[in-house]
Amino acid sequence: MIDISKLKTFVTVADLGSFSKASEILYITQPAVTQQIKALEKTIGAKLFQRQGGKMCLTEEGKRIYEIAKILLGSYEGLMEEIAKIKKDLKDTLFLGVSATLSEYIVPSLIAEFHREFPSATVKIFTGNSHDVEEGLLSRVLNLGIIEREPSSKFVSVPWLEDEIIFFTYPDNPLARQGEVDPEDLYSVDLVMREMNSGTRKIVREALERLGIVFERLNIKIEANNSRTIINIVKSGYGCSFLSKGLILKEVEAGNLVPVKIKGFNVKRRFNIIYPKNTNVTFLASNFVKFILSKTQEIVPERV
Amino acid sequence: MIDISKLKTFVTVADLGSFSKASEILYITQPAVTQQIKALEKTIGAKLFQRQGGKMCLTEEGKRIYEIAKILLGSYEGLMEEIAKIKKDLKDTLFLGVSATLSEYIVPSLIAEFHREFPSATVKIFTGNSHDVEEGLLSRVLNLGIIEREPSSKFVSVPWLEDEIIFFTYPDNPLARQGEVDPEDLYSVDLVMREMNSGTRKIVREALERLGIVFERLNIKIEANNSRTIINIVKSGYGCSFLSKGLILKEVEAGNLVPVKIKGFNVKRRFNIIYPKNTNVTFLASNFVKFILSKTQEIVPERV
DNA sequence: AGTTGCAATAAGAAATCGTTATACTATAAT
DNA sequence: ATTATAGTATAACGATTTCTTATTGCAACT
Repeated sequence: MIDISKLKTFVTVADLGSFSKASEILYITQPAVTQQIKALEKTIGAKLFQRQGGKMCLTEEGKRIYEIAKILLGSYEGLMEEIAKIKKDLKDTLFLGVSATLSEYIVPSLIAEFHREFPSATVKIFTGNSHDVEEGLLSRVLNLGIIEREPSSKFVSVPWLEDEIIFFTYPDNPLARQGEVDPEDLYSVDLVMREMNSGTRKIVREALERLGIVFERLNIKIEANNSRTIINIVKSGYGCSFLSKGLILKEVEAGNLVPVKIKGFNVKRRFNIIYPKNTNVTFLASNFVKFILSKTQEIVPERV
Repeated sequence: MIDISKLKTFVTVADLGSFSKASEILYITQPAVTQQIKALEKTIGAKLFQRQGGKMCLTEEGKRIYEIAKILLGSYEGLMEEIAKIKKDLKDTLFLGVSATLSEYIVPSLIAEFHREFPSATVKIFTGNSHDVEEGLLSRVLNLGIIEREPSSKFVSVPWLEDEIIFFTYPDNPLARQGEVDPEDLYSVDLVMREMNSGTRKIVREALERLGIVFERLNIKIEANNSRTIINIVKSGYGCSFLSKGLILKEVEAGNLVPVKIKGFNVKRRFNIIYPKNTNVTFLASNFVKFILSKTQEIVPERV
């Protein structure tokens, strides 16, 4: 097989007119050069060099090969440069995996701000459930993940924000004025919920069942897989829903939504920043962690 | 090390969207494909493929590598084509090594005629002494040789023309009219001779010394390493010389030179067509041998 | 849920390649 | 001419690489 390194050797010998000088430049021994040239000559079927007054000169056939070999080595150089560029790009890119809930608040603004402090850096966000994020980290597609639960034992976990899921409705809803309701009151309201496989829906269901609610008896009129869709529905004056406190914070402050306390309903979970054990976290990733830990002290209040 | 075969595998996988299909085309097993791609990904530092609905698709980085890899493989294709051309050229080329004497008569016209019968063939003549020719044959630089003596045991030898070295002078020289001279008469004539290392000179000297002549006492006035030069000198009316019968044949017929018999002087040698043992003589070479054996029956008379 | 197709992994065998040691060959120098 | 010297070729061994076979793992489709 004709090898790039053999061609490199060949061109070097041709340029220097000497096997031994070429061996020095290529950091191999002289017999290795001889072998490589011999291998080339065998596959080509012609002598490539001939002695000419102490120098090794190209034969007629050697000259023909030389021209093309140089072109090929040029392409090879280009390839190596491109690889170097890719490595540099990847070094400056943070591949961040986050759960659906997070990708819609806090994180986008944090990334925008982070990018202002590290202009050369690029952050790519991949949204998926906790399992997807863990897979991405293990296969090295992702550098850093933020998930809604404790990760498996393969990961290092840094606790981040505490998230609370709260019940809310639109301001004109009668419930909004009550301020606090009994769990049983839920049977008589129209609900908008996250879709079946959602982590948020799962945790809400478990919490309600602990309070004696039969989930199937609730009036779930609308399902959506997008938090923003749910917010817009309720905002426009329809039903009630459960979502992360953070997701509706702005709307509550603007007076578009009203949180309603359900007696005994208390669902908190903590987001965890994770990365694989036994792996050096990249420079950029560690900076990102430091950055968001410092920033979220201020912008995320501990209570609504 | 990035290998051409790895790049070929990479491009094939990218084109087919499948590791196993690529393995079939490349005549390797599927795990080998996996390993090669993995090796590439390791040196590049990025994943090159990602699953996408059953197909293996290029990642962003994979696409960047793909473009350059195709260029490089293009150069490689060009290289292989050039090699194929070289092989074809060499197949159609007869590298013929001949001794100096032969390169000046018979052989040139034979080659011209041979070329008329085999138009696609090229004959390259290398002139040198018998030893050079043997070296060239052993190092595979030459396909066929014609030398003035029996070759070493490493060669197969086909007897060809019988060559006779004769003494001659210009028509107006007194010797020319005598027709036959005694060896001792040579002491009193001006001689033009081939140079010191010449095989012709060596054989002439040996023959004369067998006849009792002291070579150093001869009046060698002019030396030349070229037979044509010697012929021209004598033709122009100066001295006498020794050369192959064939070399002066035309001049004798034209009346420009006259052979002179020296009593007891009889130097004959046979040219031998040789090629290395244990080697298949090329198709072209065997044709050339057949050709010249058939032709030289006619054009070379057995006597002057 | 079971089947099927494809990729990943593991381990052993074969081939490749580079090294050391040594022999050979030309050119240069005495 | 003979010897030195520089440079290339050859041989054998060891290390690495790169296949292959056998098997597992995963995901899509019925």
